[in-house]
Amino acid sequence: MILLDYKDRRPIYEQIVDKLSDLMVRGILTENTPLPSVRSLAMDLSINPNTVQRAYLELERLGYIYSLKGKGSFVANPEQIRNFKQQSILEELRLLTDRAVSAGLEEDALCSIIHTFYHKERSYTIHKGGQADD
Amino acid sequence: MILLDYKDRRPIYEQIVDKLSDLMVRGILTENTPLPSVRSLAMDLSINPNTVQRAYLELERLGYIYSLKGKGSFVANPEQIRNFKQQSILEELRLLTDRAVSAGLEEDALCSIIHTFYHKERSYTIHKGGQADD
Amino acid sequence: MILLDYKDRRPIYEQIVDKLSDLMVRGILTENTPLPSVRSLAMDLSINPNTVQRAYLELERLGYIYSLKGKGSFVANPEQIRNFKQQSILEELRLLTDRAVSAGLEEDALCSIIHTFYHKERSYTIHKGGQADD
Amino acid sequence: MILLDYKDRRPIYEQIVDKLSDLMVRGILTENTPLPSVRSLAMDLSINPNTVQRAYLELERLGYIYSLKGKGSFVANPEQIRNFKQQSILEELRLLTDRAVSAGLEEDALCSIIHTFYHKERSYTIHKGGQADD
DNA sequence: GTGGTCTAGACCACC
DNA sequence: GTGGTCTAGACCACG
Repeated sequence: MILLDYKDRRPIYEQIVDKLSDLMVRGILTENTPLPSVRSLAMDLSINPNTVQRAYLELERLGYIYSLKGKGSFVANPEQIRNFKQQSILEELRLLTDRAVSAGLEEDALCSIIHTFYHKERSYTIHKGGQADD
Repeated sequence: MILLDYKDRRPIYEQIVDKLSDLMVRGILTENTPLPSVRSLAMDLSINPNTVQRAYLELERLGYIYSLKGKGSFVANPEQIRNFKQQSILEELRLLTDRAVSAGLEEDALCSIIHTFYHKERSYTIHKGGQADD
Repeated sequence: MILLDYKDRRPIYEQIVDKLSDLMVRGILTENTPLPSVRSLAMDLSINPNTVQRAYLELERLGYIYSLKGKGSFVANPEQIRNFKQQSILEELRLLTDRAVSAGLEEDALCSIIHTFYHKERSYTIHKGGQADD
Repeated sequence: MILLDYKDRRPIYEQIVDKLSDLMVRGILTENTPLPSVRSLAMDLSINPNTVQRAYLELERLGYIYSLKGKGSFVANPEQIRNFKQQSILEELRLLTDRAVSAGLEEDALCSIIHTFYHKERSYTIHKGGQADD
């Protein structure tokens, strides 16, 4: 379900946050779906439960999940998550474009990369049918 | 020449690397130009010489400068630097576009951001001869 | 009779305590009224009997109900309950006012909030005879 | 500087957050004042550095402080902190008033408590002269 | 020295 | 069983 990259400079808990929120945005984890328990995910990933706990804490802080003592952690409203993620991606794009301008890149170079990407990926984005079965 | 932002979360040495490589790419620091000595730059910025040293090491590792013992550090080939920077920016754009696709963003949303940015910024990029005040 | 909010961060048993003591203070549950049995309330709310048991224990500890072995649990003196609740609310208000002073809030700001609240709510507090639907 | 209450049900890190943010709002800790280091505060309070770390993390998340690797943690803009705190206090007052109405308390009872409090405390609130010496 | 991350293992509250 | 908090101690990056 999740693959950690130990060569990645980002902390593990952050990778977990990204991976899980990605699954929510992609529609693989739907509203109110229970997440794996802190302990079981820690076992699966061979990491310390505290690290998973921290990732879940962050996800809850972001409003992506909600946790109930003694019950477990569950996916919150994916709609909000998507909106939030889109905004932050657009913000990152602004920063990146700024650097691109400084580096002397042309507008076309950037857009053409985006264009090819969208045409390469569109085949995958069809999977919009749906399971919600828990 | 360089203004540090102490509230920036990135380490100081990284800010120096970015600022200096930016000056090279913009053509303000040209090939074989001597960089300020580690000590003098540290004095200028009121920071620890170790920090400047680390920035220079990083710049050398990236191939942006070359150091001659007892002589100092000098700007390497700006052409290469520009290419290198452009490639890494394009690579980042690919990763970002991937995430944008996942988040359900449309191609137009991305390109329009880039478009507005280029039209907002172009006025600045013309006077490529000038100032060095950062 | 009681609606649980599973997204509420407070534990279930505490919600039950609050809801039930509220009904007593409002005069809907009068002195010596028998409460539903632990089992039946647990069934009604689709929760674990342990949780209901804990709520009843808490209510007894507070002196809001009294339990007779083999007979069930009954509402204690609502007058006392009301007094108790009022005192604890006033105590909380003192603590809150203390913090308000520290935060530089003016007396008027606080009182005006209370004022609007009372004028917004008074319409509801009149029909003190009625419904039991919570 | 800070006294922990181990009988308090709230976690220690939360008490630290409250105590420190209080000192900021009261004007005792002014903008850019360095906070005690994670380790030293942990020593002072005889608690684990991780617990202090968590409190600082929370304070940073709230925008009350900013932390610099290798430098320390510093007080952010107290103005913002005050506004934020005031809003949350007013929100708590709304919730409390709601409960007061349910418990049959009169508007006057609440306001008179606030009134006495403000007249008891006003003698203290004069200390607005102010050192900024670090 | 500083803050940030992680592990290992414990205890609590809740269900 | 679950999540939440805390401790003890380690390592890293940064200045």
